[in-house]
Amino acid sequence: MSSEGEAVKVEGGHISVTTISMSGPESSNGQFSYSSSGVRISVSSEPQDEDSTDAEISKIDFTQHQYEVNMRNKKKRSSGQCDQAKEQERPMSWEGELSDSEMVIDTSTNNVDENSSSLDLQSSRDSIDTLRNVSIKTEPLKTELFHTMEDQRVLDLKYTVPLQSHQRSLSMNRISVLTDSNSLLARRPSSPSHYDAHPEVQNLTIKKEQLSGGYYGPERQSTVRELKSEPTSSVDKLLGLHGSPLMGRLPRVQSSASTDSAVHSMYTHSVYSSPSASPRPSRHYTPSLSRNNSDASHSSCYSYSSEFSPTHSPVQSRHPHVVYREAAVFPASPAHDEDADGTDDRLHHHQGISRQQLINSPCPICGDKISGFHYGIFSCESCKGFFKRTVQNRKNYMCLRGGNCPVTVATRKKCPACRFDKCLGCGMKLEAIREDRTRGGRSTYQCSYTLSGAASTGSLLSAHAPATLRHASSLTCVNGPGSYNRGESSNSRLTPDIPPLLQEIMDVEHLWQYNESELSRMSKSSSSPSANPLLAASGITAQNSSADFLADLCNIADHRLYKIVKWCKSLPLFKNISIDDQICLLINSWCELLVLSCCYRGVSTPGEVRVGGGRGITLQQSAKYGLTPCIERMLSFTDHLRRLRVDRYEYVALKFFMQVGKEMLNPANKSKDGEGPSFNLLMELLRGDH
DNA sequence: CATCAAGGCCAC
DNA sequence: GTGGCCTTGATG
Repeated sequence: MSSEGEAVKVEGGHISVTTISMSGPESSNGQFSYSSSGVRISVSSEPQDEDSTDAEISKIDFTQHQYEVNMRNKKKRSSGQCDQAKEQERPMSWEGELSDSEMVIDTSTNNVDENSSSLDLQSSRDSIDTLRNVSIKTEPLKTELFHTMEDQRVLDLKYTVPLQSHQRSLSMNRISVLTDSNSLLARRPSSPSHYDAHPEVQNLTIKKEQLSGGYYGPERQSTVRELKSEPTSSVDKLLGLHGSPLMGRLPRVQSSASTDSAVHSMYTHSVYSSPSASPRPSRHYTPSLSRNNSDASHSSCYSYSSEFSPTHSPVQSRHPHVVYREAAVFPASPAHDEDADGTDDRLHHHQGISRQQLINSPCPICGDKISGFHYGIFSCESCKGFFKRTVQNRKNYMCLRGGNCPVTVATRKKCPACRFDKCLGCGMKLEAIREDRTRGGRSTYQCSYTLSGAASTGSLLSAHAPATLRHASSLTCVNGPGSYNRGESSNSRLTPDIPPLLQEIMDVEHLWQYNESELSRMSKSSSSPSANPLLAASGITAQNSSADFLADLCNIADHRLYKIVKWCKSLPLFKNISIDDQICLLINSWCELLVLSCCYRGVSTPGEVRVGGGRGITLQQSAKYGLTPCIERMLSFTDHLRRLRVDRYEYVALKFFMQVGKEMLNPANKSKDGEGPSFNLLMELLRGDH
């Protein structure tokens, strides 16, 4: 049996792609299918608060940047700034907190889609309760339950235990992926709306098609909410799209001038290892800058391909032989596609910005005075130091305010999470941090003189530029210069399409499903014919609460785990990383599951611990509850992801894995260090013993 | 030798 | 933890 529905909605600046597939062998009585999946790709594109941008730009006195930079000059901080800082003081992020993107469960009570939220939590609890009380609550399948996190940075990956709808019992594998620019780009993104305007904006003549950029403004939340509460059915209805089970068969997302595409943009960075993105000789920006580009060759520094070797830490080795593709200021420029001299030319001809002018610009991160070229972008000394400390000390910051904190000279100390995000978003490169901490010399990572993301795209865009352009710009900037698929035309760039990686993920969707033989095997191994497969999906009431039932649950978990790992291993990127890294990722994700489970189980008390959208779990609290090892491993996991440069989709996959695993885990049988009954199986699977 | 982008130091 | 200043060392 297979029933599918899918929908693509393009409406006023956001794209919602929803795929619902329910497939799997039908039981003999035709009452259930075994799995279903929903995928929603929502891309929002909201205009920034244009007034503020204009205001910022208008405030800039361009003449004041004509002086020569003296890096040694001590900065004088006005008392006004301090006052401002005090006024804007906000809760400080705490080191060690999981970032929003690492936390999946949103317990925020103001979630628009409360039903959905409560259901997901409920289902989580239910799964645990099931294991405890040998009963599973059932909920009717509602497409509108696909929802997203209040915090758009979080890709919301949901899995619910088998649900029932009337006589149908659906094992719902739900992937709800909300992707606006932030959610897309876990650590990479920054909020362009916070980019300060730069004086260069006045010097630039920017063709619209060169820009693919955007801002996110206050409207974002509302739009996201709209998406969240938007029933899938309505999407279907609007588009009248039904019938294709997988994204792969989705009709091309309808193109709209206003939807350029976050969908597209968010994946183009993942494919610039494609022929169209073939490396080109690096060109010097200006003669005076030649040295810096001389060692900047080609290659992507942010690629999904095997180039991103898990064993090759982005942290720069002293003399890595890995070279990086030249960054481009306007990677989306069609005129630049075939122009090997594009970067230079653009800078000179389109912008006429010299290095000196760049240095005279405000730091794209905080707006302070640029002191030089640091870690891939022109930045101020403090942001340089901040980035260095953060990376070297492997800090993990979490924004307490949804990741949209302004980062200015006055506020940059307030939220290191957002500051770091902005550093990355503006193009600072992790690989520029030397692993061996040797001093001096030249760096060989991708190193080209470009405006940073903010300077080159976001703030250089006219505030009156179409929101779509500005929107795409943020994505471009987030991925760093040169992340666009240069082979594409401007038009194709504006055409939303299924992200290849997502496509690849969906291509292995079938791995979630059970075939007849598997079900048969499962049935044979279960304690009673009715208990399995999938606990007789139709009636998991399992009132015969017994050891057998628990054994069946474990059996299901193992089967599920088998599929999960198999699925993970089939993912385009996951399978390309080393076995050690796979293990590391999965093991650590396992720990996160445990922590989440502990939270659900009431280990933590309300107010002290809120998973996702809240304060998170402090280290002290984790110690209190004996969770420190888990927290540490989660942090390690996060760090690992960062070092691997695991991109959003990969992260999606892993989070999905985690969610699924969370649901199927039996917390009671898990030890607190994350190793439980299925752990060995996990290891075996990863090692290919199965 | 000049440059400059790394890391280090240390007062705050 | 921050950020200004210093040292280092590869490069041209």
